[in-house]
Amino acid sequence: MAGKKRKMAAAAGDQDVNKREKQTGEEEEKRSGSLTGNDLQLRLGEEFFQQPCISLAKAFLGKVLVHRCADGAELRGRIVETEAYLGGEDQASHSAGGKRTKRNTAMFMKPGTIYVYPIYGIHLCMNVSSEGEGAAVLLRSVEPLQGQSVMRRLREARRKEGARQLKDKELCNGPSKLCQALDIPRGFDCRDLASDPEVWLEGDPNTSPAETNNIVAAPRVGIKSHGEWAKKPWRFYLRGHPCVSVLNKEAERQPQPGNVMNDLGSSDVQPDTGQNHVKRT
DNA sequence: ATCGGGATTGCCT
DNA sequence: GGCAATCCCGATG
Repeated sequence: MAGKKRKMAAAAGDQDVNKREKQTGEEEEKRSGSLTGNDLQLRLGEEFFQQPCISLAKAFLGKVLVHRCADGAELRGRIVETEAYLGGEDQASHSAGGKRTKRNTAMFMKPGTIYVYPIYGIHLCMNVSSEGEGAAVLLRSVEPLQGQSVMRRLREARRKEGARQLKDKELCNGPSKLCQALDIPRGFDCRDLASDPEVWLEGDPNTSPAETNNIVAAPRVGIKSHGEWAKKPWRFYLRGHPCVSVLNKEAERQPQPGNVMNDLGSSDVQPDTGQNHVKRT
């Protein structure tokens, strides 16, 4: 059964990711070239993005981000960690207080619009706008599914010569890392994830409700200067997944947030059973 | 025109 | 775990 298989895979830690690379390596030939009928079936349309920010942030978990590069190669990563940034009251959001600037224009565009912004002068972060004025979801980590060799080349290009090779699980485990690995450029800012020919989101037939219902909700990271708003548990990640960028042990002791409404028959898992005895390194 | 900070990462101790 | 890298963007004058 898919659910059980996936649970074991998550528990296997980094071997899980390596195993997936082999699987997807076989897939790679089939996938190359133009969009297949399968791609079109799996692609998520604009309706998917039409939900409130926190709901969308959770619904993204288990979905697959795809970038079809200029040479036709497709890079795929399964989303395992997100953060919700509401507009208005949320002081940690670029759109706090309804503030609109040239930079954050995409946050106010229709749900599904990509918001890419540069940070620390060196890096990029990718978000997707949701319902709600100025609200968007930050994509923090994805699990590499396809194109790992390209991802590794892109990631290691910026690293010191002679540095050790990155493990698969380190290719995309951070908001700027995933932009680098999937070759997401600033030019994707303001583009529509629901209709763009080069970048889109897919459902993953191998992701089970058992996995997407086992979500950890933790405070967002890197925003501690924003007081109360920094404490809101609006970072979401798949419990026990090896590609999550920062674990929060305290949050993992808390009961899970409610089930996500994006899967059919979503409640075949008991809440908070503490399963997935994952070994992390 | 200038200034200060930042939704991060990687290297070094 | 500390801290430098590196520069865009938004605010201010």
